[in-house]
Amino acid sequence: MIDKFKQEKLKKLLDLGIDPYPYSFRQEMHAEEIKARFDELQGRRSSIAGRAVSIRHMGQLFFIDILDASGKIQVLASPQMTKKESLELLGMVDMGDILGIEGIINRSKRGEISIEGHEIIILSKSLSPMPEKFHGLSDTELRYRKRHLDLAANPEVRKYFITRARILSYFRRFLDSRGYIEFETPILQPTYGGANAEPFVTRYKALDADFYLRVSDELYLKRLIIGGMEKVYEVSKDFRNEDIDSTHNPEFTQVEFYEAYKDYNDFMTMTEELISSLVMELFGSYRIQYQGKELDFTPPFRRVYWVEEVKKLSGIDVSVLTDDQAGQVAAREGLKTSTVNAYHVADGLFDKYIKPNLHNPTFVLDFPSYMCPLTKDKRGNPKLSERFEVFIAGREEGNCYSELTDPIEQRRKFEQQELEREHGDAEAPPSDEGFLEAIEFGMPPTAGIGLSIDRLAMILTDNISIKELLAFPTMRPKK
RNA sequence: GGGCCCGUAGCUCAGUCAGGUAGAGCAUCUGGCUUUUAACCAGGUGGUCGGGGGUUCGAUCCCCCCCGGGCCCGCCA
Repeated sequence: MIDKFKQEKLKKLLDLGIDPYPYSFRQEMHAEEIKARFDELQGRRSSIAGRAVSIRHMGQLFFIDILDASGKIQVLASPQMTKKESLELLGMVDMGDILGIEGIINRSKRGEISIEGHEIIILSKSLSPMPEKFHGLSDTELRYRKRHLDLAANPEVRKYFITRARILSYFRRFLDSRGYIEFETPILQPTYGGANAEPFVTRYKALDADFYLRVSDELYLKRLIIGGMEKVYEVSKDFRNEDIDSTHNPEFTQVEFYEAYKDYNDFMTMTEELISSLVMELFGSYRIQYQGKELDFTPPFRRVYWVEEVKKLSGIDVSVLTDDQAGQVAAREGLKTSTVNAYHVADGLFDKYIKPNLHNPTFVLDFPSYMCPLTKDKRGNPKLSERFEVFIAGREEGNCYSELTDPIEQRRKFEQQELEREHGDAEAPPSDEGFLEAIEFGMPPTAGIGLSIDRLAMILTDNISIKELLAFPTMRPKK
């Protein structure tokens, strides 16, 4: 929305031959740097740039708060300290304009660290109004749809994204330092798999074929392992055609990593190390507050055995649950599931009996085999699979397998999933012949895991909505 | 997909219970002010009360439908 008074000031600037949208500015320092190093910088000349977020003036004396990437600093302007042209310019400056300031670092009479503005130039004339300066922007819909306003009006929101970036960068450093190679595998896939989820479908005209936005990058990373890369990872945007809620967005970010010659026990140790050292790096402690409760990341994390735990609490042995019994169990336990089969009912029992008791980081291990189409059977118990999920604050953060490497068994499991698809389970992925061919070539023993960056960022910024950690969360288009 | 709640000025919010032509603060405009910092003082501008329909002499308010958002439930990471 263009404000007519701001537009008039823009015209006035142009009439005076002042470029309201110049090309660059020498931004020597940032607000927080000046504040942190004030004792050595006082009296020095420097330059800053940023958005004017508050302008107070008393006659010919101006106080302008400039917000840059680091924070805010006050700029002073008056006929005594400021060039004539710059003072005249201030008559055409509004809150929201982006300014460049050169001047002397000093304190105001009231003691606030400030820049005595000598030369002030406009770097961008803003034409639309700033949100409220005291309450900020609080309408969640506006905050998510117009994140630029949110970031400008609510600078504390920036910390969430900075923490998110630090998490990702820590993951990369952790994996890189262990010899992992980062890959980028296809987002547009001719078939999809690696997770139980409905995909987004799109049409590729040039190839006259339907493509799918990946629900997972698992099967591609495994092909790299088969090719001999040994340690691979990807920061993967995945897409699932499902509902949006406070912990789900249709596009989300996982870091998946795979390492040859390891099993899920090795990865439990490594995951524990990765997450706990990340928390230590960010907070200087293993213990943090989340929603008013302490979360303790001190390793080792608690271990809970999936099937034993459900049996203990419900009396049901899910490892031998069949699709035929599923309906009966669902009815008795009051479970509503999208599809009534062993997979979904077992999942329902998990959510009912185990999930509520998971606050501190916990590994839940050894899932029923029929829930794990890409996983090796548990050594000594073929009803179970060597799979764990890691939970933090009751939310699933990651999912790890001793990867299935037997091509015959993999084909059998894919065929089983095809049957489930035919029986109406929309989330069961199709068989992937290309992957089967790859695994027939011989895949080394491998462990792999996917960890959710969005959710980890949520927990480590003490948020309860995933949208706060997505710069541009998926919103319904405005009509 | 189901339930509950919300949508009033650019922003933050009152008003709706009990129907009678809309208010505040900030922003903005005009004037004043040389140490303010939610600056202050004085005076202005600004609204199809989310959209459509209904009831009524009269609807921001009551009813219905639609749009958008939030929370909870179901499903999924």
